[in-house]
Amino acid sequence: MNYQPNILASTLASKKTYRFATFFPEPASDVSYWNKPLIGVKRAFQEIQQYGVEISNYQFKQSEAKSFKNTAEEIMKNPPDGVVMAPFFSREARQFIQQLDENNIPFVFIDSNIKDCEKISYIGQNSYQSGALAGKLFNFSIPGNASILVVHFAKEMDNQNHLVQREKGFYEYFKENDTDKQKSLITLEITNPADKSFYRQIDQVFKKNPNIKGIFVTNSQVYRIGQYLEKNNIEGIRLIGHDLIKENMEFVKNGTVDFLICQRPEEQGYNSVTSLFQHTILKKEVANEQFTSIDIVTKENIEYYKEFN
Amino acid sequence: MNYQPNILASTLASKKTYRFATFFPEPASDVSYWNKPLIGVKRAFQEIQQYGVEISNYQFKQSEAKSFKNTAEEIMKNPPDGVVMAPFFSREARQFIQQLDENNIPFVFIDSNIKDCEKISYIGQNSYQSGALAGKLFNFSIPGNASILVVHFAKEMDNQNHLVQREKGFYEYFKENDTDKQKSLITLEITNPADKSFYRQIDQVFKKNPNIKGIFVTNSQVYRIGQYLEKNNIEGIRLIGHDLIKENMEFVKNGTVDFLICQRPEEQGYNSVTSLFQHTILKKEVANEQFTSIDIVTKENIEYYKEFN
DNA sequence: CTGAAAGCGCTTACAG
DNA sequence: CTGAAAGCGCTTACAG
Repeated sequence: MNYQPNILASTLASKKTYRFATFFPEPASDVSYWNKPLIGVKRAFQEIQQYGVEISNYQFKQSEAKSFKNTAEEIMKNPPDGVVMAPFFSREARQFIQQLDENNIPFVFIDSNIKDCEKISYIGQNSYQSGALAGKLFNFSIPGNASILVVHFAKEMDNQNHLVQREKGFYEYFKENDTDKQKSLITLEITNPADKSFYRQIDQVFKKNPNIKGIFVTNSQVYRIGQYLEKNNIEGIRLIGHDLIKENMEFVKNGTVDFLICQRPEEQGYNSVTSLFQHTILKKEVANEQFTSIDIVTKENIEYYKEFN
Repeated sequence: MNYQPNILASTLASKKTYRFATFFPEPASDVSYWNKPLIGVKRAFQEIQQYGVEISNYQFKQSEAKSFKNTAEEIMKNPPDGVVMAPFFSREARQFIQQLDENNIPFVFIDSNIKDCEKISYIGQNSYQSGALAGKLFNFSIPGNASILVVHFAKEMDNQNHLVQREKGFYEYFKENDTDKQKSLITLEITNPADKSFYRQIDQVFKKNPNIKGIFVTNSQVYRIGQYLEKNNIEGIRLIGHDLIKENMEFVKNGTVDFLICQRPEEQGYNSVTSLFQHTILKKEVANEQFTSIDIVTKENIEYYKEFN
């Protein structure tokens, strides 16, 4: 018939309790990117805790596949009723997934995806498109025959696969939209960003290529280039990077960074938990892929992208 | 003490039922802007109906203050427990608010704001900033000494006050960032957009100002200019407008419209209802102003701004 | 005005 | 295996 169970009465009667585990990279500091998904997780928790949901937050080191593996084992010592994870290390993630499957524990992915497995949902950005968007913004805002420097901070704290996809989308954009190859793209790999000796590397690139009118940083460390430009009093360069972390925000506000391409990490965290809740407690269907929007943040609209906290 | 009432048990026991009223402009068609807030309202309803919430949707004609007044009276014949309204006609809205106050009925504003009254919350965009953002996008993407045509569809279906604020922000941006007044701004008022005779008006403006490199449409009717440009095979003009309605989306996808500045109307609808719910049923505090983000939508990221439906 | 009892729509442990 | 009873944490109508 048309029977709709009363979920309130149901959870009240069955004093059942659920425990979800989140499994994210450890933030480097308290202004780092990976604090943001946790803000969304907390918000979701506040809304659903009355349904008897608890949440345990686990972390791994972004530079150590082994720490992913170790913490995964720790999680399985006290198996939760659902897992939200950022599957950075695909081999270790697959091992973990196998254990979850064996224990019938549902899981959702956040930030990165693993395609061929029985996840409840993937929540994150389309990195390829975000790279293409960066290409578009440069193409619109610098002269036809200018050069663009693509800076790739290699030892950074992001998932490498994302960066590859972003660069791919970026280069592909120019292949398709700059068919007579007026613009030239110069790539620079910086392996040790914390050490400011990379300033000299950039100096040299500028000397060789005086026509550089734009710099694209493929991850959230665009503030390091902002520091470089300000220190050397270089103006008239379009600077585009990623992610609304605190260090980047001041450079957007003072105009050194022109565009920041962002992905709503708080919303990703929030949606990852509520998706697990929908599936596990409410027994409702959850979309298998939930792409978050690719936001263009500037000096003029940055005020309205500070998400809930 | 630290007593936290169990809201589930509470709503289960008190078979109390709540009725909220929404009071929005009547959409001109089923692809118009004002359908979108209702999508968010429906989504919110699905989540909170188990708490005994019902929602009645009322509408007024955007061109008739009288229809606002009449429907407001109808609403008060069967007073709801909360109201979400778009206070387009400030005089009539104030009269309605007075009645709500007398009956102790809480209300939230969506889309437009009235400042000096006891609303639970205002949910909407900062229109001034969205105008400034349009200015920035032109300033970045057209040559220094070009002209920009500002098209103002006067008899359009939006709240006039928004348009005024947007234009203000737009002009102010150039006042501040184009201090040597290289760029010239030309304003064109079009009073009867449905009649394509306005094409000749634009023809004339183009003849007089051959250096026009950008067109800014202050509302969602940018597709009409897109139609004009395509019909006349005019290329190389930056075209920027507002709102992710169906007619505009195809022009973004084919590149005729370069940027669409948007305001997440579904999210506004959703948040307006959940804010009323928070206040009325959960007795929680609600932020007095909830500005939604000012999104920049392009061919490259439009795919990820289709909100839930 | 106060306080004990009934009941909201379910689940679950238990008697048969 | 089946079905009636107790109870989840509250609210409300009602007896005193």
